[in-house]
Amino acid sequence: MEEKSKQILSDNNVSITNPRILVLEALLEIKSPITVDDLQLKLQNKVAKSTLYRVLSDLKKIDILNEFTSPENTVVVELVLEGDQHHHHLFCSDCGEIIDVELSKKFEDLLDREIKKIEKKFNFIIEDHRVEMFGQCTDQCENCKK
Amino acid sequence: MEEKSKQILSDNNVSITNPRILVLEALLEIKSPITVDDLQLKLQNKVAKSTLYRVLSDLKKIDILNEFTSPENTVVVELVLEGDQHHHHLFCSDCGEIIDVELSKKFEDLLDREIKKIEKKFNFIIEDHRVEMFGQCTDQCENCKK
DNA sequence: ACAATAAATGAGATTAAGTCTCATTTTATA
DNA sequence: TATAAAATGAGACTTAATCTCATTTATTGT
Repeated sequence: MEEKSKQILSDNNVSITNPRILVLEALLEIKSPITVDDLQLKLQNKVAKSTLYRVLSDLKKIDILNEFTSPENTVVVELVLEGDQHHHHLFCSDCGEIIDVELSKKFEDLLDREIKKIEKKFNFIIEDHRVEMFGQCTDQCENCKK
Repeated sequence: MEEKSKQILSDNNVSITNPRILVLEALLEIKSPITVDDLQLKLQNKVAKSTLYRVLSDLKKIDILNEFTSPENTVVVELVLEGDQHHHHLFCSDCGEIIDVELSKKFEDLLDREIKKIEKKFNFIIEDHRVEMFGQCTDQCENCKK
């Protein structure tokens, strides 16, 4: 995990520092979306708050961090490495869980075609898209004790 | 516009007050997504900041306000009235413009089917979804002077 | 391997979005 | 129109995120 973190940093010409390794290790270990708050908790003050935000911004700059917000508008981050499967998110309003979901190729293809239409219609260059789904888990999940 | 605002409030059993009318008038006039900051500017201190946030929360409660965030994580609101067409959003990273876009029935139908699959797979009840597209406008638009 | 230079960090000050409090005003009702 | 209930305004407060700057750490060229 530490090795992988170092590799990621050197691959991206970012200097290898302890805070960066710690943040990457945490994100690699989680391997799913996490709020900045929870990430801070997980890091147990081993990284200063200002540094954490700086490191996150570094990771965004080298394009391996996806950042978005939960339905309650809290910021959520997620490591996205080369080769990771394109996916979307499902949010549970009961327990706050955020689940990665992959949609079918058929759907993504149709979405791409829709996007091309929108680009023409609005004279836009569209670089990215997101599909977000909101609801409630009906099962026991890791987060909630329902 | 003032009449329509009053009508909306009484239809929803919300007492008719000046700040609520002013906020609704502003949102009706804009008729497209706006950041809370810009809304505050538009209202020119005619409504106190605390009141503005309370009114927005009232409108959310009666389910006629859609709230989401821009790619820079600033909160954006938009009035959604009964009968308004279901739509999604297109964000320009150059000028900040947010455009309402309607996608084809074919696409929405396929998305609904995907959602049913996801509900089964994750034991979820999915109530809502969003499709967001990010890019740059290549044309002169209202916001930017490119 | 080491000195010099540049970059990154930690701690805490600062900013700004959003919430809360409470005295006053406005609205609904009977 | 009087009364009770609800909403408002002003500003204090909270909290996420940014900024500052002295110190520490990493990189580089020899």
